Amino acid sequence: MAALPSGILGALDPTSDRAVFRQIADQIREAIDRGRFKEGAKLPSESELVEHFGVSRMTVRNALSILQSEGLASSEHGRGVFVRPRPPVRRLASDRFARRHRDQGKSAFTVEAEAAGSKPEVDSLEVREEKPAPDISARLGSPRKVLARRRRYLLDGRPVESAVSYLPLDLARGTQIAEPNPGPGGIYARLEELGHRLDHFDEEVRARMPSPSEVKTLRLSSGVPVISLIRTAYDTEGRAVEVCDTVMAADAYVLAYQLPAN
Amino acid sequence: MAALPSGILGALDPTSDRAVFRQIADQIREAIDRGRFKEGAKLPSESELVEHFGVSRMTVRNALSILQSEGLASSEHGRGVFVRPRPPVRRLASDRFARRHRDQGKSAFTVEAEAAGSKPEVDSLEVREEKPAPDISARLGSPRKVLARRRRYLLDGRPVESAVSYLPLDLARGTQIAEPNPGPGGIYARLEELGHRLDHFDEEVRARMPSPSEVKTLRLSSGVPVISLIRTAYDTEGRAVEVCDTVMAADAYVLAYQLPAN
DNA sequence: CCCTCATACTCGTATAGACGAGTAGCTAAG
DNA sequence: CTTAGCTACTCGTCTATACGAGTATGAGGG
Repeated sequence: MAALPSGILGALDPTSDRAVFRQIADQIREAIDRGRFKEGAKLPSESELVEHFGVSRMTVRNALSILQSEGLASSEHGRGVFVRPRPPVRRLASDRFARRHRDQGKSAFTVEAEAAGSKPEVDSLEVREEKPAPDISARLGSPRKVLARRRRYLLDGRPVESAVSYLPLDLARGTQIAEPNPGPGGIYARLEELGHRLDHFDEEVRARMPSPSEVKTLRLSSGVPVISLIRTAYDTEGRAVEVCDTVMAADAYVLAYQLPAN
Repeated sequence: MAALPSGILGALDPTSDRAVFRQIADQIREAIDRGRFKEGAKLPSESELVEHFGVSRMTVRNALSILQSEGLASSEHGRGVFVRPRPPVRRLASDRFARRHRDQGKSAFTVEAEAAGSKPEVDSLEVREEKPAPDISARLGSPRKVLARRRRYLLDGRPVESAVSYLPLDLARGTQIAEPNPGPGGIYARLEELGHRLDHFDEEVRARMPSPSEVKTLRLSSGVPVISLIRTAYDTEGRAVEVCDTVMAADAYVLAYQLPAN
């Protein structure tokens, strides 16, 4: 039936005390690293691997699941298991919110994506008032209620980031910030028009595995972590005027920061 | 035999088209989220779950492996499966390399860890000359050879970070930088004594799943990503004088940056 | 009292089989 | 030519069983 998976994969070492499914995973991983299986290429099917290594199917599946959890491969029902392609990466520079970068009409995300030749989309925009979670509340100086602006960002149809901005309600209510479209320059431009000249941002960066709901909204394949970025914006009077909680598909981002040495 | 796993877990929905092992994972995940199983607590054993849900062991193992890949649980051979405890987190501030923080005798890592009440260790220190990898080489202005300083950092016996510093060989050879102990203030202090006054650092932050070797050296449990941080140090003449490639256990770190708004 | 060892539990690895469901390509009917 | 359906392949889910290996506990011997 199944043809041999070519001479790329060797044999098992029965004297080794390394588990068989690990040895199989090792061999495939090495073949991927060496470029014997290229990005996006189809790996040998389970039944081919069963035949090649002379093991049961569960053992092969066990091996493949290792590679998937490492982010090296992903399976597609009915099609096969493929070497996971590395998507184009979006680079976030630390000056991306600098005043000078505030474009007239478009958002920073849109401008940047078009410059990189990608088609940007913003999605599931929702603006509402709500009671803030404790950690958000603490950062904003414990307001009773906040304005929450939720959205999802896509590049060429692929969701890459979802974000929620929280602003103290007394500051945002009734302004254009509470509208779905905050206008040219985004909410930071509106905040400055309202007299809150921005002074600096604090950013906290974490990485972790996604929750099931994050897997869904970012359409993450297994073995892809998320970067969680929480940014707090302060005005020149030292007041926290916005907290933005962002979750990014880690395989789509590099964060770049520049730090002074003094 | 196995006692019932208490009333924390409910029953399966046979009408649902959600796979049984996913339903089991959902129930356990929800119980963890609601605090019914606390941090570090032992989950019901596989055989208890088999009995409770009336499914085969592989189905239960499949469910548990989901939770492990999400970083929610980790198994210990012969003991059980436990809710993964959140370790204390090390916060890296963006001014951690500022001149004013350079301590006399100790490294930044040591000072900070002791302040936080942890026992710091530095490990597997290795200093050697080598040919740089292409990406490192490019950042340093393509030197033929570099000095590489490798080390691993531990907190209270747990490895949390491994790092390699690369410096152009013409700059480091014969200086104290090439010694295992670079002296008070670390290599940045030595660089400045050599006339390379530091101007700024560039940092690139990525997150991904660890390679098998990283799992080993950082003793990572499954479902824990790594943060990869590549820092380039520039002197006031614009020359890149050091590249530091760091891999951190993501569950042990928060990176904090402060950005100006102008 | 301490140590050893048996034992019963835990998870780890592996087999063999079955059926379901998604995909792709070919074939035969329209 | 187009389309509907068959078929063969893919991975997904689940059962039942077996043995191995690490851990904890308690009983028994020293």
